[in-house]
Amino acid sequence: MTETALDWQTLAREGEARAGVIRTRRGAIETPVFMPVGTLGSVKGVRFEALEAPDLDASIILGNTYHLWLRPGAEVVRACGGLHEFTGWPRAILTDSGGFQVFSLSDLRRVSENGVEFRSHVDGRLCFLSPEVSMEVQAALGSDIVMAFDECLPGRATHDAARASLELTARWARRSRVRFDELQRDGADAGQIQNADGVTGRQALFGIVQGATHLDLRRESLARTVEIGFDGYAIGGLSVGEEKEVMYETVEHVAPLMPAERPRYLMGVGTPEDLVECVARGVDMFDCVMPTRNGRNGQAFTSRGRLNIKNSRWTTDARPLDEPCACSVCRRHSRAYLRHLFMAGEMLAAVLLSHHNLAFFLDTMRRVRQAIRSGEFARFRREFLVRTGSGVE
RNA sequence: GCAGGGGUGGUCGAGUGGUUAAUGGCACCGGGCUGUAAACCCGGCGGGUUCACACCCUACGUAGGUUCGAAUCCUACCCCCUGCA
Repeated sequence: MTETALDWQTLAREGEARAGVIRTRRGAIETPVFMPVGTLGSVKGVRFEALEAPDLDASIILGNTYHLWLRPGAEVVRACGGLHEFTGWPRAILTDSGGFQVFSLSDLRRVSENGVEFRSHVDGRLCFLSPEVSMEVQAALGSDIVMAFDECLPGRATHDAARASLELTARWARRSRVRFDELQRDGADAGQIQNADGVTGRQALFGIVQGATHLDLRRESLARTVEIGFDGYAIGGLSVGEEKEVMYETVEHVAPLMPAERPRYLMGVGTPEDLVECVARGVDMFDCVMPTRNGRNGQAFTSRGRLNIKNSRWTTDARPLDEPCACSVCRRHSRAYLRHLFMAGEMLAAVLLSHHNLAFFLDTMRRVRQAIRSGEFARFRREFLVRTGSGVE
């Protein structure tokens, strides 16, 4: 009954870059992949139909343990059949464990060995999140990929602080693994799929490597995480304030050391350039709020760099956001119209920019996959960086 | 015509003798956003010279006046609103 939660197959390699397929209980995910972020069970401003349409065709999205736990609550989601059933999204979902909120809500929480005490940002009440609670919530959500509960430090954390944190994360990883296995065994997973032959598939669990930008600590964290054993491995704690070059160096050092037979996930990254650069360093999976958040805030990503739709220079510009882009927004609307919508505060502006940005990110990854498979990734990478750095006319 | 109220920077609106080129809001211009406390946040916003410090113009309906000093006080005029004729 319990088949492999997640099957990984490499289709092609070029340097450290890999093209492959992750098979989950909810379909195949071609990698390298970008996963749109849907924190609260919604990719902000984008309907699920749009996420499934050919111009986006997202194979997996994120959800967030901390946020869904506070609202509507894990048991509400369970009562509604798990997150897929609740939201109407049939494809794969990865849930973050709440570990990032240990970082992003640092003013509202206190970390101890046992877990993290949060002051809810919603109503101020005290909440306690631990590896066990995180696993229980993620079982109730029924996501296809569960993240271990970790502590995420600021990028410039000192060696001492990063060491202490990595050790805590390692202990939490083991507790996550133990509680996760119990929950699977007890059938607590709300995302199981029933078919004629019975229940198929189980949740997968990913471990997270920490250690800030200290390479020796990253290696140690990786070794301890692999020792526990996970279905996939993530690099956490990057793009949180450190220099970009340092981020690249850290990925370049760690990713190739990660188990080759498992998917590698760089959490929270990044810009389109970051995606290409980190694929080149051996990463398979990415997620980032940037396409949707920046879209809501008026910034479009294009093949020639970023474009701020608020700029007066677009007032009567009849061109689409990105001329080569085949997305439904670019096929239909001008910069002039999008600027007008944004300036007028119309919610459609945020919807359309978010859609286009996701299309750009997802299409970039499609091209990356294709390039790796055809052995042209090095050239693709070179040209992509030149083009996106050339500036929007 | 009489009585009362009022005319401030793109706009609305504070300010009623002295750090006032003039508080705020909006509009406008620009920037930021990386496992989402974000449809948010930050900066600029009379003109000119300057990399900058700084300096010089022009401004609170118009024109005069009082004063060391006026958006603020006085006089006249113009315009708007309300009420009475």
